[in-house]
Amino acid sequence: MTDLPVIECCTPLAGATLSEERAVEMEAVLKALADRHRLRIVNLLLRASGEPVCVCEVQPLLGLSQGTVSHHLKQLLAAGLVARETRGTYSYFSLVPGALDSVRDVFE
Amino acid sequence: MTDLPVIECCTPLAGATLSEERAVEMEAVLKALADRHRLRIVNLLLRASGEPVCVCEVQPLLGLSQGTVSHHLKQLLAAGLVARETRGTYSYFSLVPGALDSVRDVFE
DNA sequence: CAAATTCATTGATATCTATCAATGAATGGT
DNA sequence: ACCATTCATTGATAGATATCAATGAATTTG
Repeated sequence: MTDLPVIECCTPLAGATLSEERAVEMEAVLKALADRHRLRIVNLLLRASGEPVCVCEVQPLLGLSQGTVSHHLKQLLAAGLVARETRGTYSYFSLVPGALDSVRDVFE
Repeated sequence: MTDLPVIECCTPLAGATLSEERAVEMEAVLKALADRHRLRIVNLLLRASGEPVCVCEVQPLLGLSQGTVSHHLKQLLAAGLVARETRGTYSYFSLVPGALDSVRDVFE
């Protein structure tokens, strides 16, 4: 799985004709967000105000197996929406600043 | 397939804990948007400034079979993002006013 | 060093999704 | 009345996705 770059600022969807490449980029980010569990992860990270959140805190929130939680985090990571940081045996995730803004701006 | 209501205004994702129901609602709308072809349809409708657009205009844009185009339009319809209107043998689609706004506001 | 903890990855499986070809329904034209 | 056009729906199929259990890798603790 290749990491996607954070979408550069910010051609609104209403502007000109949507290019194929841009459509594919947007599809990737929106697909990462279009899942109830990943939305709850993003919500948790937003509520943490940018502070890294431990995976061990994510798992009880979702009530899924550990492997599945890891899978969802990987999706968000690959979409460039979150960042991972390791501290000892623990992993911490945080929102990539501006990543959600670029999603929002698309719908201006 | 049951039509979803347009999302009522507009609890931002950053506010409180995301409820299960709200997560499911957002998932449905985002899944409808998380497709390159449907994004291009939405882009076309946005560029039409709310005016209804004929299906016969959508199909050459996407370069997919007629049945597949109909399938994608049905997804957007079910998500409450677009409206359908029939004129003779032609069908016209338009954006539901405010539907995209509610998506955008979620990421404030 | 051994055991326990945390998390990622792999393998397997079930479900969902996109796609096309074919068919059906409704309308307009001749 | 018949044919052509437009679009929706159905059926079939290939590909993607979510999920869990099991395994593996890295780290901390005893």
